[in-house]
Amino acid sequence: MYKERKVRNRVIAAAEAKSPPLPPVSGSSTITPTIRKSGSIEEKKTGKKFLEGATIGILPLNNCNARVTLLSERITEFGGVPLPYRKNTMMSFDKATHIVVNFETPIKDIVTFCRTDADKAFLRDSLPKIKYVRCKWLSESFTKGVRMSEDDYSINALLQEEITRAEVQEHLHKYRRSTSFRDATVPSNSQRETNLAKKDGEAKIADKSQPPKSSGTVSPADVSSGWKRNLNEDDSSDYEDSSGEVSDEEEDLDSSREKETLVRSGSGSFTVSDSLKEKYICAQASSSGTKNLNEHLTVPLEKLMNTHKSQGQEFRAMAYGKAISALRNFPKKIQRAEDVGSLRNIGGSILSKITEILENGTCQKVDNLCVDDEVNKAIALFCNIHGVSSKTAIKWASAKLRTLEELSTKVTLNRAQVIGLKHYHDFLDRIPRSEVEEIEKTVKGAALDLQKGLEIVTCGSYRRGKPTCGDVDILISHPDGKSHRNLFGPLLEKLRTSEFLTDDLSISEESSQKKYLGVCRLPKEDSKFRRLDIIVVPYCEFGCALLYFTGSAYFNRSMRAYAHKLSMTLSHHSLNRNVVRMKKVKISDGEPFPNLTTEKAIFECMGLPYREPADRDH
DNA sequence: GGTCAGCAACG
DNA sequence: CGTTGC
DNA sequence: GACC
Ligand SMILES: O=c1ccn([C@H]2C[C@H](O)[C@@H](COP(=O)(O)OP(=O)(O)OP(=O)(O)O)O2)c(=O)[nH]1
Ligand SMILES: [Mg+2]
Repeated sequence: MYKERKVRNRVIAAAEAKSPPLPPVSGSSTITPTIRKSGSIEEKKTGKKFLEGATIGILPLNNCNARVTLLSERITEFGGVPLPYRKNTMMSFDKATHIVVNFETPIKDIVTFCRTDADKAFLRDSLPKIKYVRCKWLSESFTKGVRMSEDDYSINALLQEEITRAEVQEHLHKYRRSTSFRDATVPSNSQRETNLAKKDGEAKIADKSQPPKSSGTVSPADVSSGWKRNLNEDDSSDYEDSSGEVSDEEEDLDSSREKETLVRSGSGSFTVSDSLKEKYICAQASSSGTKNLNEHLTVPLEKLMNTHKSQGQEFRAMAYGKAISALRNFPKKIQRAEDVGSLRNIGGSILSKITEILENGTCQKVDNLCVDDEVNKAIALFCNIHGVSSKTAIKWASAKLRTLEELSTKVTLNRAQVIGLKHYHDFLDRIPRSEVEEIEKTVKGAALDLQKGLEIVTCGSYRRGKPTCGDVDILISHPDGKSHRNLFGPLLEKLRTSEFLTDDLSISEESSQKKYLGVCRLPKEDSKFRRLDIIVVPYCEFGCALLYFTGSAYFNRSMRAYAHKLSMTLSHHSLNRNVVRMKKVKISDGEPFPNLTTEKAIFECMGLPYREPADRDH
């Protein structure tokens, strides 16, 4: 019953023109059909109303006022209705049948011009209805005195293409190696306490501290003001051939603002540049719900990752893991290596593998390194046993062990390994959500029997909304701050008596948080043995425990690394500030932030935008 | 050339 | 302490 | 293996 208001923070950053200013493919001068200009003058004079029925919006981009006025007059002259651009919104073209665009304006600039969500939506949705044409269509028509075919000047298709590209760019922008520079402020402990003093509900604090931070994206207001000026001042290009390189000024504007890095301010709170923050995936939402469009890449790379992991190459495997996550979240199927751009966590080595996969369908490294010779096969096989990892797997394989059957007789297994071996196949199986819910119900029932008012949340991949789960992770606490105390032992006892729990893997009772890691089975015919993880925590640690137990593991590690950067530590117990470290070693633990009973409070303390569980699936 | 999360159980 | 797991 |  923890309530966390849903604030979906999908602010869309103005697609920043980081890509090379691609030459206007549709260079009007090259493509325009060459039509003899004979006899244009008298036809024009006849005043044929060949634009009858056309309502024509004029995009001010690269068109000075004088030019817009001139065009408007001529449109009227030939029976059309000119539509001026008003209130800085594309909505002023709502009724348009046509929109004309200056001949040299790159398609990219048109898309970038539509920077607000409303304008983007308008542009996207209007493509089937409105004909976007180069203004050459008008001038040709004027000179010829007849209405030229729009098709020859249409840029709808190019716009559609560019919109898709911009969406990808926008995504890239968020995940790029280095990005933008604005600041977010991190509240100090003292500030927070003041907040707490004034509060009378958790939600309020969360709302309160929103204003100073830029919620992880470029402030659209900032950018647009720069553009309006750009727009008004731009008188340069007027007639059909001055090939002025416009645009690209925004970039300079932005980089001149770079200065703000890490600034410490008084009264304990300090600011952190967004560019730093954006390097941590915990500051970014994972693309929840959307499908992995890059399985053709992630599947072979996963294989490579697993090989490295089973060979004990922990950090190399982690590097692959991050790269895979980046590819999973990429909004577009990658067909060519260039599509990857400078996606964070994909460096030269992995990129070369991607290239190879795209070209050959496979990667030599995958084939070579993952040669399924019998030793490697055995290592991989052993690593899938709960309680066995690279060290043990390699040791056994080197001792010429090859099969699961040999293990029980030829090596000494510890408790967890015995159980892991016993349930080898069941544990490899993933659990459907419906079954997770049945298990949750069983544990919940037993717990509430022992103590009412408990707060019980199923976390892990289940809480992140995954369709299947590797295990069941249940978090239990009590809002009164003390009634969780005598629960752990009795709960396990109860669940054992009902024969729901079948094996224990490890039990930790020594700290404030109690943890059970074991095996359970629903009382049904053919039901499988499932791994079950239960933690019972004091309510003062509820927020940190919930955050931790919801994961994902990568998300946690990123958030903890970010905390580290802020001279904090984040664990399943607490978020501490003013941690002193020398080199790697912690000299002082610092002090914990008090009352972190919600996840939101933790994000807030760290100056991070709140992320829904589903958006933490990195 | 250093860092890559932070903690806890098991043996 | 080394290994494994969450 | 990526990034600082
Ligand atoms: O190395 C780890 C492993 C797990 N966790 C946290 C995050 C994770 O979400 C939660 C539960 O762990 P589990 O292994 O069950 O991961 P999961 O996210 O639930 O995935 P799965 O579907 O495999 O259970 O514990 C970590 O912080 N670090
Ligand atoms: Mg889990």
